[in-house]
Amino acid sequence: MDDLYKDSKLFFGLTPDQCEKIIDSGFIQKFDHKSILFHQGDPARALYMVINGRLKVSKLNEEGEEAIIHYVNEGELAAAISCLQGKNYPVFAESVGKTEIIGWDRDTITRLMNEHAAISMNLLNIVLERFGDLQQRFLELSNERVEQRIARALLRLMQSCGLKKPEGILIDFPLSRQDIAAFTGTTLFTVSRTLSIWTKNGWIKSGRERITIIDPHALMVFAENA
Amino acid sequence: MDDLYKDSKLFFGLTPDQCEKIIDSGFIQKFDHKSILFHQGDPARALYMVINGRLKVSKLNEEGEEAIIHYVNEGELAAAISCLQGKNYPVFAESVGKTEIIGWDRDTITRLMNEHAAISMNLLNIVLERFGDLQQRFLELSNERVEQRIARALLRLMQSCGLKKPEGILIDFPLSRQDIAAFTGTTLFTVSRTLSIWTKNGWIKSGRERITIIDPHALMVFAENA
DNA sequence: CGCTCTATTGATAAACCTCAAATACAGTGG
DNA sequence: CCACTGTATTTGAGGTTTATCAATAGAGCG
Repeated sequence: MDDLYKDSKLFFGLTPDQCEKIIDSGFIQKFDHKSILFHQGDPARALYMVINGRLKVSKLNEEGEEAIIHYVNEGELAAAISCLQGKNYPVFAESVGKTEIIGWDRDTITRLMNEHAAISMNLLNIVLERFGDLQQRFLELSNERVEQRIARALLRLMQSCGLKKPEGILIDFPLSRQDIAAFTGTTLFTVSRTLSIWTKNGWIKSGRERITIIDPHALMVFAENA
Repeated sequence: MDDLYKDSKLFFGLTPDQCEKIIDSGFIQKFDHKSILFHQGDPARALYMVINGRLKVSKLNEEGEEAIIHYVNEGELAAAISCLQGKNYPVFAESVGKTEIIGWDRDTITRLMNEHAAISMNLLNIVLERFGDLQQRFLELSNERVEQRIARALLRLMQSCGLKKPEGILIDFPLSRQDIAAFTGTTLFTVSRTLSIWTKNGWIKSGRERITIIDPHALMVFAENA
């Protein structure tokens, strides 16, 4: 049951045997909460896949302000782009909660791409999909109000990391107001205020770094019409 | 001298002969100002390269508000991603000024990728580079103020489309206040006000859909420190 | 229990948008 | 060449959204 990552899009079109071999050719790393996987500017050494847990990929400006580009879930990849390009990481990655990953260094991934055409294709598709996501988020950041963006963020995270609980759907990792702010391009104060209102509305429940969505439909309607 | 597009990154590692053949296998299209190349949601039929002129690639939301994702200059590609994915265009593309392009339909580009490994690699690199650009712009949109973003926009456009003139560097295509607004995530009014100030400062000169940058350095300093 | 980190809330200010009106500009056809 | 027309642009007033700052409360951990 902890082999969900073997269904990764990276392995489409490969036999279980091939997958095993590929997995064996990587190296495993384990992290606790908030361990830094690599810094922005480090030379790209490897490509990573999350086995369990989660990575936060963000970009920092000169003042150290953060914009979260992407949360990397089970079976998803981190650093694919810079690893393929062979440049420095343009982003920063850290674990969110206890996290286990496989890494393949550049030489290995290059070899694997040559041996398995499917790997190349899958990598390409994964990158292209991410590009589409980022474009969509760029549009939203450009044209929507803060509250609308926060609603969309919660719905996205619910979609990808939601855990059904009796009282609603829990976003199943430590997620602070500051994280949501960095994810939506606002401040933790505005996030806090907004979540307070939604809690009063009965749309969500929230604690310290924990958010449960009670009424996804209300959020959806809000995100579309607000 | 109108063969600048033959230096496109798409052709890296190919002989002039091979390039000729590839170019011959495409179809040429010519557009006037503001002709629509494809709509958001259309099925992706082809991949395009700009021969001369320019394309504006943007994304629209349900209300029809626009966010400009990218200006495509001579030798650069449009629709690469959706063409590779074989999905619908997630964006909208129109010509900016008189524009000439080459198109390769999906079958052709697939064949070319199989015949020339370099094409595949180049395409990948082009897409990856664009991804990096978008990430950077996402960060800026997320963490910077409007005026700072406008400054960066002018500098970027100057970089890629600047034409040296006695009085300064002209951004060499019809660029309205509304365009700059859609490029930076603000309104045409705010852009207009900002440009007015900068004109008084002597940093730029501007007319109807025309902007000349007099003092790039001042803008640069402003973009970094403001 | 005390410490540290996170979250809440209020007051205030700044940034930015919206709307309206006036003005400038480029192209068109007489 | 000029008036006309349709855009693009400017500018102001006023309001909304959102950030900033400060102070307090709460949660979790050793």
